[in-house]
Amino acid sequence: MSKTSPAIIWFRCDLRLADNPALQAGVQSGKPLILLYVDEVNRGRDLGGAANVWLHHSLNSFSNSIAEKGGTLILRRGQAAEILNDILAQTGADEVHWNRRYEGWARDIDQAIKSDLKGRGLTVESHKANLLTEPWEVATKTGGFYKVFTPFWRAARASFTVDPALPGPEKINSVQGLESENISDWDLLPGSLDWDEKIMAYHDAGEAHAMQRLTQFLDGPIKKYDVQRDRPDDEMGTSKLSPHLAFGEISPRQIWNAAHGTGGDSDKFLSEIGWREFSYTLLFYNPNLASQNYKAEFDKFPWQSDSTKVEAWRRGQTGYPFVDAGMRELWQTGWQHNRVRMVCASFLIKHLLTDWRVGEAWYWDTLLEADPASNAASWQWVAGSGADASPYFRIFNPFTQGEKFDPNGDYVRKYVPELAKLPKKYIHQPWTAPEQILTQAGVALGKTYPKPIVEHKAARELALAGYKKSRG
DNA sequence: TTTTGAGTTGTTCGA
DNA sequence: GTCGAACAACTCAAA
Repeated sequence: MSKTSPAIIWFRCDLRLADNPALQAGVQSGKPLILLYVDEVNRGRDLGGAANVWLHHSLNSFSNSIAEKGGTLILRRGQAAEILNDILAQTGADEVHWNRRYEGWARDIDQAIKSDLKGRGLTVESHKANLLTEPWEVATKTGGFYKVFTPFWRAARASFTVDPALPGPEKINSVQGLESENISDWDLLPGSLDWDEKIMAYHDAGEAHAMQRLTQFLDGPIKKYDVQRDRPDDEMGTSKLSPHLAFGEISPRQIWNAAHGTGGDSDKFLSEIGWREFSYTLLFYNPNLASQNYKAEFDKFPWQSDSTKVEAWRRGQTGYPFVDAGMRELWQTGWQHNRVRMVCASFLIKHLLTDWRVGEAWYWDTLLEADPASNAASWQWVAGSGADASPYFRIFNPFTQGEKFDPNGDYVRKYVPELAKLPKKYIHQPWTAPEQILTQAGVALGKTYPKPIVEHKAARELALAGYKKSRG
């Protein structure tokens, strides 16, 4: 190994300088570095529209951060194996580092590249960076993976020691003169439409903003997290770190170290990190988690397909204000509150009897974070087809959930402005309001705001009967 | 091998 | 308004 042969750091879902083991290994090698991001054309699943927008901004931010340290981020589009070969031939690099990822298709690509390059005598190292525990590090006494969250998290917490997060490099010595593509040529933004600007008005991509958000959250909101995390009308109730985590602008280890032992509801908050870990374990051992029922008996479930109703759900026109507020929040901001995710998902699956994969695909396309593990595992959880899933008879009531968790209706008023003038007594059930109240509030049901597309009680009984039948 | 206790987030009904 | 029971068994994980 020559000191002058460069080392390649291949970035993927780890767009950060701090606590980045692959980058750290490269810097410590003392070699000139080639910092590479590949827009892979042979992904197993393309990123959704919203996620591409985040990626665009995140890469810009990351590129700037690298430049501030004296380095250069190289952008290339194509198959990673070909691009790596290209760069290896051009530069004589003899060392490659990356941080692990866990989708089946991605592991296939990474393993093939690793064995090819190792066979040619190169040093290739993959690093643990994006999870607290690798899926194979937490096993039951009989050697299997955990299928229930609570014992999984108990065992994980008992087994791991979380090392301090790595500081970012002081200075980066990049190989000069390498060809790089221009990110604007990748068309990650939606062209002539400007919905991306509207969405990004609510967010700031990038490592610095991720850390800022964590700091703000730990400064106050985490203390009341147990209760406030269920309140979509509280802007600051949750950390909103999910897109930052999905693109690796911040690591779970940084979050753990910053939050662990700080009292208040920090354990409750960290158990959400635990759910992310659990979901990745499920994905690792079930690569088709986003497309196949985890419980095979759901394959015979008689899903219905009413495209008009599904479209009403997507657009926030179901006639249930809490659901509609949620679906519009998702569309307008690229993010949706966790409590609302459950209610909206339950509505699609159990009130409209729609296959959970339809909802999973919509969230994949519209959520900035589009996490391959959490999205799939959570949809399966609501459907009842997943590991440690919600029981079939748990059907969220779309208006009592609103009355409970958005008691003044502020969340509804924000995203369903045509109902803004309704008194809180009726805001979650406008169809129960006297005609005079509706008129005063400027609401004409069926005209300015839809009547419920399904009747709750009947839909609930239908779902219960359907689930019961498919079980027998 | 068998047993035992436990399992994210809910709703409805009737007393 | 409030409280407990029913919803429904089943699977998981450890002893």
